[in-house]
Amino acid sequence: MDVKAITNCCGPVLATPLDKLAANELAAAFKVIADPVRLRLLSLIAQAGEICSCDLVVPIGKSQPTISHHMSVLADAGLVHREKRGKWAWYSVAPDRLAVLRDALGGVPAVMSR
Amino acid sequence: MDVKAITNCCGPVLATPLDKLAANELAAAFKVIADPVRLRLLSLIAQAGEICSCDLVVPIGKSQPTISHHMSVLADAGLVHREKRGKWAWYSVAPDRLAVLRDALGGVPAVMSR
DNA sequence: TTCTTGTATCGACGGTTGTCAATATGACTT
DNA sequence: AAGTCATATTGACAACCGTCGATACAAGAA
Repeated sequence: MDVKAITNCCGPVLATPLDKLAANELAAAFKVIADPVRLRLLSLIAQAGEICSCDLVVPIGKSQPTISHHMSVLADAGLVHREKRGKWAWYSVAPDRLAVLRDALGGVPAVMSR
Repeated sequence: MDVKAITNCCGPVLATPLDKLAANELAAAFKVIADPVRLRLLSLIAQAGEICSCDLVVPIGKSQPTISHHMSVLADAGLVHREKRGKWAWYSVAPDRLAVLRDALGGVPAVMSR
């Protein structure tokens, strides 16, 4: 995907004019989380707090190269931290980066409940 | 894109386990806003409050069929309302749908300032 | 009705993306 | 050293997406 790190590029979309450059950055950032496998990976890692890459393949149900690819995308975007310990790779989420995306959708009232 | 309406399918991604179905729905929803043209359209419409489709082509700088396509995607997702008056199409944003997406990224601390 | 105009749809093209098998890399073990 | 195991990279393929020109549709104007 050739992903860049998510940065706090702009104010709330509905409250601030969005120039082409900022729109490109923000769209690229949303593309990172606009994939069901990556969303499930984020959720899974968040639940575990910290998790080994080897424990992701089975619950997600994709091949090892595919998982590795998605984890690279998430890591390049800065949405997860990768720490290599011996031959294992341990991942944890970076909630502040997700917050950047959430804040870009801010300035609108919260949804009632569900 | 074959878009479905955005629904409040799930709790915060980092706080709630995400099953395959919910992940697919949520990813599809994020795909809608993971495009620079659609983000700029949303921002533009929000600034105007209400705007005619004919006033979108020039500021965005894309062809009329392209704008029409993107507006259909946004309307199908429920992110904008479309109202036809005579031969003109008027659009306004539906902030509550954007809030659904924001809430899915919730449960994480806000970013400090910028 | 005929003409004009704004919008939507169709068809096609180029670029991107998710996926996996095969392979490479890197780290520990023996 | 050779062997084993976890992870990353490569290469290739199918499916998807954004874009535009051409065209169809719909609503007013003449």
